[in-house]
Amino acid sequence: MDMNVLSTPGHLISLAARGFARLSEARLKPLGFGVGHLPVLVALQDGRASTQRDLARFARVEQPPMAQMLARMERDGLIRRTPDPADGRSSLITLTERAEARLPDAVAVLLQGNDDVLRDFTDEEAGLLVTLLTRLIANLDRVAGAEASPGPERSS
Amino acid sequence: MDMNVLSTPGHLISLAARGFARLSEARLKPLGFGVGHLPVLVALQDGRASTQRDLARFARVEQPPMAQMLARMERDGLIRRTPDPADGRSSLITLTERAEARLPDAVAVLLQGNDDVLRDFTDEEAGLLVTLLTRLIANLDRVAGAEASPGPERSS
DNA sequence: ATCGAATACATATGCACGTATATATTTGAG
DNA sequence: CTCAAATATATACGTGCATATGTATTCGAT
Repeated sequence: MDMNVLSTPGHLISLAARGFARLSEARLKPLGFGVGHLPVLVALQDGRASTQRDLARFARVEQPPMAQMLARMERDGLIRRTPDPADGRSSLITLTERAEARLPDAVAVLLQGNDDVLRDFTDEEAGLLVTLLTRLIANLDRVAGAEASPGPERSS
Repeated sequence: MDMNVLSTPGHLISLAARGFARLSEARLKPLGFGVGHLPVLVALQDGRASTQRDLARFARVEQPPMAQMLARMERDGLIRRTPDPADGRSSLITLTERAEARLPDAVAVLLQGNDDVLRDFTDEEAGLLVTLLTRLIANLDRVAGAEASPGPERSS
């Protein structure tokens, strides 16, 4: 009975993430958005980021994936880039009116999706899930950071 | 304060999944495996599947991604395909000795990763997380199934 | 003021996943 | 027995993510 590895939180989280992504993707498509767009859209609208670098950090993805996503979003008329007058290497990114207009619907769709999937969860259970996930993510960051560092120098 | 959408279980699960995948990928690479290989490896070793179709179902991915992964795994010497004598369309897939020999280490690495990330979780908390995730995945399946169906015919 | 280091971004490559579609074999209704 | 439907796999294409690497601009120490 080696169902062990496939019952770990790690694998279950992967399954849940793919399921969530598929559902959200399907529901966002009519609005012209993809799931991955949301952190970018939110960050831009809230003024929490306006350069590619900041958006990548905010969305917690590497720079090249963010560059590609921004290229697609620009192509699809969701964002605009204007050269940064203060830094020739950088562009300032803004939402188009279309994107801004439809963002509230996208947010609503995602919140509804969460409700649908957590329908039989009590408020306590939902809150607990969020708490546990948040702690788990913090631990992941910690472990990843330690992994990247030179190492604990365990030898004498 | 629109940190709403990005604090939902859906988004947190996505973050957790990417973090877990990155960690596991890094640790499995020295063994010659990728995270996505595990369901395939486990299913093959346990005799729970031996055709591409069954492996796709077991791993809960679509057929084309599974076909591609099997092609890479064959290329990398993890699996072998032999024509199914009983069905000319199908191939029977088996683990190579190399893959079978290293699978226990891979499983150990993943279990260790889960331990590392859940280090400060009590057994109750870890169990609760698994329970909540399992329920959430079941709900996702339900919602996705309903989505695919003709629809509840809510109009008169 | 200049030149090397740091920084912002772009590009190339690979894996994993999805949808849409093609091809080949098997199956079953007649 | 034959041919259409079902089935198993393959292929093409788009997205998201990663690493590795190149290019251009800015910064900072001399």
